[in-house]
Amino acid sequence: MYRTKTCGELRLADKGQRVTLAGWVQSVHNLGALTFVDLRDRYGITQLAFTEDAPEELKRQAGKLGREFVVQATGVVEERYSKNKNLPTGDIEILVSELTILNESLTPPFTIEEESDGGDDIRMKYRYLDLRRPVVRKNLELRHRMTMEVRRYLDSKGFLEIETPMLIGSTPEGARDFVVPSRMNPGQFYALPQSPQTLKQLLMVAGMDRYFQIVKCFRDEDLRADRQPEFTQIDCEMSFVEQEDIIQLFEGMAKHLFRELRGVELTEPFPRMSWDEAMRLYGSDKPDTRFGMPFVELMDELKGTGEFSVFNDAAFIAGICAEGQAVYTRKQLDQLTDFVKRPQIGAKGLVYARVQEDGSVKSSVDKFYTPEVLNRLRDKMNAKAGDLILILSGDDAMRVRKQLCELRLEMGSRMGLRDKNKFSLLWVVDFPMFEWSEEEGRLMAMHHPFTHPKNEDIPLLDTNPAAVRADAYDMVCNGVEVGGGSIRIHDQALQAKMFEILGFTPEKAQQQFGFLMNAFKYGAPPHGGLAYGLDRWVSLFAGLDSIRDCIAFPKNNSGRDVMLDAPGALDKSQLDELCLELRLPEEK
RNA sequence: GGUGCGUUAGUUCAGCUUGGUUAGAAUACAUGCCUGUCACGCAUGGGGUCACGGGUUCGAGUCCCGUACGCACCGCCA
Repeated sequence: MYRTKTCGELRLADKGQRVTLAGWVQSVHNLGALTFVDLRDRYGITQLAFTEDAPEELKRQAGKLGREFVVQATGVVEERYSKNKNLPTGDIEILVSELTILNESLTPPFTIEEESDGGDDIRMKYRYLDLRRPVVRKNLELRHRMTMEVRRYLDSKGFLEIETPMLIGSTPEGARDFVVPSRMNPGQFYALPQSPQTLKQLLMVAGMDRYFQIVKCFRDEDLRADRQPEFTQIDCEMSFVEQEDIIQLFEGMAKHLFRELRGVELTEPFPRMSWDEAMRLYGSDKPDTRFGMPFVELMDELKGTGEFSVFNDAAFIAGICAEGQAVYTRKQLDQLTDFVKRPQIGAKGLVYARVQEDGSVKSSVDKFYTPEVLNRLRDKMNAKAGDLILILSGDDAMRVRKQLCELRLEMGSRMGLRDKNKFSLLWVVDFPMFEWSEEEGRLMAMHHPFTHPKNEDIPLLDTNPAAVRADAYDMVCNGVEVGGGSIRIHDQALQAKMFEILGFTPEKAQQQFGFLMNAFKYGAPPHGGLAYGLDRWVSLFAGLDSIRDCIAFPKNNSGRDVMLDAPGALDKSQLDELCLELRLPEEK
């Protein structure tokens, strides 16, 4: 037996026990005649003590220990002379009588402690060492507990966990696929699923009624702090349900997770906001509702009421009111102006107005407007003395809203209104069915092509498809889309019509999605579902800035695994067997 | 496809604005001393292709251009 106890469990009550521990050497303190070793495993740290009375051989052995050596130590639990309040095991130590070095270690390239001295790059290259750090380990523990609670909740609601294949066919609609060549079918390729969407719909046709799967999904698109090429979804689908049934059940799951994993009781129903309202008030389909500061449209107040040509020429003017921020200095306001003018935001400029102590308005456009106009602006913004009004304008309402959205989030951050320990959840509903793609020159499905249009909007499919809304919904928490889903089409004719509007010829639709439309001919039940992003949920609960920190072996910004050095080239023989030939871009 | 920032000791960084002697700090590592450490302390020591390529210059870690890599973001992510 390698150990009788772990490094996290011994307390003063265990005094006098003879125990054997095994773990990694976190640190060695050699004081001459005395040596202390911090021994670490998954459960904690326990101090090993080698005193003056120890046999010479044992002391010599202890002196040889280096960081991250794997050792086994046997001894008696003793009370410490001086206790360490930072450790749960800080009241005791092991007076070691036997020590075995199970394995030596090279000096690790960074310190393996709560706060490592290593940067992201080096820690990813040696991720197996990084994962020894408690802070990273705790993220994986949280992830484990979350999947356990998801399974417990869904099982209690009658869901079946069913696996779907990873090797499926490619569908060009949507994100780029990762593809896998087939040796037995030369020149043909599988694709890894972007989501098990169509498969879970087929499970509904099969009568499985309530399905879920904690499943890897793959998308070959550029990455971000919150986007990995492979990520995990909690994927669910139900039959004989309406939107309301799904929202109820999965709102219940969110509340369950908050209760079990964060100790937060969410008693109220989550607010619902239409997509349209979310865009008008916050300029985003995933608004951060931890704070207010909604947009106020100001066309009536500011267009044509003064000599300011920027506003007089604008097609859209809107502002936000930052409570108590009239103290902003000219320099800070210039900084904000630079912020909105950054290329990725792209505003032309920023107009501001401070509400003075006496209620009068002092603005950057004073010379263009009368005090009466500015007072009307103040009243429309609902601004009080001490508030700061920030205004953007432009030719395109959606573009201005996006810019103002960035400004609102920036102000929220500056004002400390985006507390990681505060959670504000809502449902965004009634998404548009389609959005116009400039690149493709056609309508694209905003959610996906299997989404059911709202019944009252179905007539518009023929007359004004761009105005059709969908039975689609997203769950949003703190400005992060944590889940989304829809009621699906279960009627073969409606599905065929949808493909037609999306620019598919009947032949192409049949070729790519024939399996689904054929299945719909054999008694498909009404159905719908939802998928939660597991990585984002864990990050949210752990307060992480990047989902990489809750994934054991994540990929970097370029989609590389720097530890495995993947992806990599194939041998000629492998390529030959797959009947593949490479045509790489010319070397520059 | 694009924008910004970065790349100097094992690691995290300073040095670059204003080019000029032997490139520094902290930490890690090694050696020695130390009977209660726990961010131990003290002393000593080793450790550098200043990412790579080109250019400007009498002279480049420092200025310019390109490439690679990393991070963040835009596009993209049905």
